[in-house]
Amino acid sequence: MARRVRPPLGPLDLRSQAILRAVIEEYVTTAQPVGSQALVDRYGLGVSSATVRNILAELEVAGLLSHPHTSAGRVPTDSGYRYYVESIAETLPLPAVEQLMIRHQFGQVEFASEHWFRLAATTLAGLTRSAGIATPAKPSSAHIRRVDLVAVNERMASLILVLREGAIKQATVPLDEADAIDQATLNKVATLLNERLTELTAGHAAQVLAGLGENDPIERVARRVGERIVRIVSDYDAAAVEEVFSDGLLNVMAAPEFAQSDKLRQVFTALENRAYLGELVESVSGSGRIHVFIGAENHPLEMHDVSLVLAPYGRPGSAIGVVGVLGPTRMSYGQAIGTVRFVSGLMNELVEHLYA
Amino acid sequence: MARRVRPPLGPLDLRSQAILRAVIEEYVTTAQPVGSQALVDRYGLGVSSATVRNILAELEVAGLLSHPHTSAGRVPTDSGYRYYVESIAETLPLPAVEQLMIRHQFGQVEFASEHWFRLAATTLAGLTRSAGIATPAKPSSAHIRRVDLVAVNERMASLILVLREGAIKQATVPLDEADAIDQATLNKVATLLNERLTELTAGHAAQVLAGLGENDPIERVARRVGERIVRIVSDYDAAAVEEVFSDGLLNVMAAPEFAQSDKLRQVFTALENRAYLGELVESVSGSGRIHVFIGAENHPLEMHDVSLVLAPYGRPGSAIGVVGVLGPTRMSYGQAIGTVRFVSGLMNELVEHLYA
DNA sequence: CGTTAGCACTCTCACCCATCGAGTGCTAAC
DNA sequence: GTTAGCACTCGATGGGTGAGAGTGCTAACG
Repeated sequence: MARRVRPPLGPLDLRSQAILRAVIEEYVTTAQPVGSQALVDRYGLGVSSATVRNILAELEVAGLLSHPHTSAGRVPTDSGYRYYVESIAETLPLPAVEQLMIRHQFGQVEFASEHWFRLAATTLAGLTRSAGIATPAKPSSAHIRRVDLVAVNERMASLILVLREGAIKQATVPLDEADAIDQATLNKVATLLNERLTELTAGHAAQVLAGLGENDPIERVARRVGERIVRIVSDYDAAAVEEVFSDGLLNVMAAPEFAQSDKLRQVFTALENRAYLGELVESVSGSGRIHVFIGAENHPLEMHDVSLVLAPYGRPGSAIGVVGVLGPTRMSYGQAIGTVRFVSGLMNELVEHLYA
Repeated sequence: MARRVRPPLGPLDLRSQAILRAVIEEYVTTAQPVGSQALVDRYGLGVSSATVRNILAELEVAGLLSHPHTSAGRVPTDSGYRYYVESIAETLPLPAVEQLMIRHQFGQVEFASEHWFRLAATTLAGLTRSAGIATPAKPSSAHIRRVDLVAVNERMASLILVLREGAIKQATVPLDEADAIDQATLNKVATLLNERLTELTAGHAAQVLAGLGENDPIERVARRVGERIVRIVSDYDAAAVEEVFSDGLLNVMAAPEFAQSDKLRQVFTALENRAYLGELVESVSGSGRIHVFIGAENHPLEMHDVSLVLAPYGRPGSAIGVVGVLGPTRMSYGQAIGTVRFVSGLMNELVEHLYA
C-alpha cells in the first residue's frame, strides 16, 4: 500500500502503457484481479502471455500494479491510477444526445442557482453511476440585495434576506415590547433598510447602521434588524462551505468492494465532516481545472478506498461552487472526467447567464 | 411469515406476557435468538426452563414468536412486536436532563420552522440511534403572506414568495421586453400584489388577478407575476409531502441485520419514493397519536425488515408535519415511542408559539 | 393438573482437509 | 527480446466431523 504518490519513474514505453491501460480498463469493468492470459485474450496485444507477465512484473516494481497474493492477477495501485489519469486515459466527452437531455432538464427546473446545484449532483450520479456531489456557488463576501419584513406577531418579525449571489436567508427577529410592531411599521423599516443597505457587504452595512439614530422608532427597529442582517451575512461569509448536496451514494454502495457495508459507512461519516469538505472545496476552487483525488491521496483515512473527481464552477472572485463525483478507486476515470467537465461547463454557462 | 396482523387470540395470561416481554427485550439487546435457559438465567421468572419452553411453544402457535430452525432460540414475529407494543411495552419518557438539552438545542437554532424539522430528525437519530425522519409542517392550502420582487436584469425578476405557513418560495420570472423593468417598477408591482393578495389562497388569488387590467404596465406585470404566484402556491398545495428530511441512516446501517448492505439499499430506495411517503404521512397526520408500523405492516416489500414510529405535529387544519424514527424491526419500541412523543410534543409547542 | 428433570434429537457453526484451478515466476530454447 | 513449458503458490470450494445450543417429548413429582 503506497500511501505517497510516487512520480512515475521515467516515462513508460508505449507497450507498457498499453498494458497498464488494459489492466486498468479490464479491472474497472470486472472488479477482478487481471491475469496475463485474460489480457492477451481480450486485448489484441500481439505478444504472448509470458511477455505480458514480464511487463506486469516491471509495472509492479514501478509501483503501478500490485498483487493481492502470489497466484492472483494484477490490480492497479493508487499510483497506477494516477499515472493512468495523467498520461493514458482519454476523457470521454458526453454523448451529444445526453448533453441535450441534460440541458433540457436544467431548462425544466426553476431558473435559480438554488436548484441547479442539486440537479447537478443528481445528474452526475445518474450519468456516472457513482455518487454526485455539489455545493452551491458561494461568494467570498456576499452583498445584500433585498430585505423584507413580515410581522409574525406583535413582538416578532420574520426577516427575509436576499443576497446578490442568489442565496435567501430567513430569520425571526424578536423586537422590544416598547416598539408597537405592525406590518405598516415593518414596511417602513424594510424600505429604509433597502435604501441604505442594498449592494453592501456585511462590513459596510455595519458602518451604515452605526449612523442610525436611537430616538426615531423606525430607525431603532431598523438598527435592531440591521444588526441581525449583518450577523447573518458575516456568518454566511465565514462558512467555507455552505452546504454540500450529494446524491446517488446508493450507486457506490452497489459496488462489490463495498459489499460489507462498514467501509462505506466510514466514507459517509467522513463526508459529514465540515472541515474536511471545506478544505477540499478550497483546494479545488483555486484553479479552473478538474481535480482528481485517488484513494490514499485523500487525507482522511476513511476515504482511502474512494476517489473524487471535482471541478469548480462559477465566476472566479465572485461566486465559486464545486461539482463532482465520488466513486470507488476502481472507477472509470475517463468517463467521470468527461462528465464532470461537461456539467461544470454547463454550470458555468448558467451562472454567467444569471449574472449577465 | 405472517403478512397480516392477526389479533392476539384472547388476552395472554400474565406469565406468558412476562415471557414474551423477556424474549423481545432480550432479543432487542442481543440480536440473537433467545433460548429458554437464557430467559430463566437473566430474568427472574421463578420457573424452570422446561416450563418456559412450553410457554414459548404456545406463543409460537399464537404466531407471536418464531423459530429460525429447530435447534435455535425464539425470535419475535411482527405480530409479536405488535402485541408487545400494544399491550406490554412501557413507553420510556425521555430523561429530564436530555429533555432540557434538546430544548436548549432548539433554542440555539434560528427561530424558524425551516430549521426545526431538520433538527428534529437529527435529534431523533441521535437519541434512538436509529434514523430520524421529519417533514416540514405543511398546510392543506397555503396562504400568501408576502411578495417581494428583485430585478435580476431588464427582462427577468426574481420573485420571493412567503407563505403564512412559513415556507419561502423563490422563482425567476421572465417578463415581456415591452415592459421596461427596473427595481422601482418592481417595487410598485410588489406593493400592488401585497395589497391585493395577502392572506389569500391560490384560488382566491386567481380570482383577484382576473380583475386586473391589461393596459396599465404595472397591472400587466403584476398579472404576469401573479399568475406565477398562483401556480407556485397550487403546486405547493398539491404536493402531499413537500420534503422529507432524514438523518442517521448510518445508525441503522450499523445494525447486524443489515450487515450485508443490500437490504438497506432497498430501504433507501423505497424512501425515495414520493408516493409512498405521501401515503404514509397522510395516514399519520389524521389522528394526533403516535403510529407504529412494524415490518411487513409496511406496504412496500423493501420495508419489510424495518419499523417506523411516527407522530404528527403542528396545528390540525392549518399545518401538519410528521416526525419519527426508522429502525430495524428489532428496535426498542418503548424508548422510540417515548422519544418520538417528546419530540413531537416539543414541535407542537414551537409551532403553537410561532402562531400565537 | 401444572411443573419439572431428563434425554434423545436436530440443526447450525466452526474447523479441518483435500482438491481444483487460476495465475505467477523461472528457465531454457527459439 | 520473445516464447513455450512447467513447477509452485495460494485462495476458493466442498465434503466430513464434532461441539454446542436449544428444542420437544416423556415420565415422574407435588
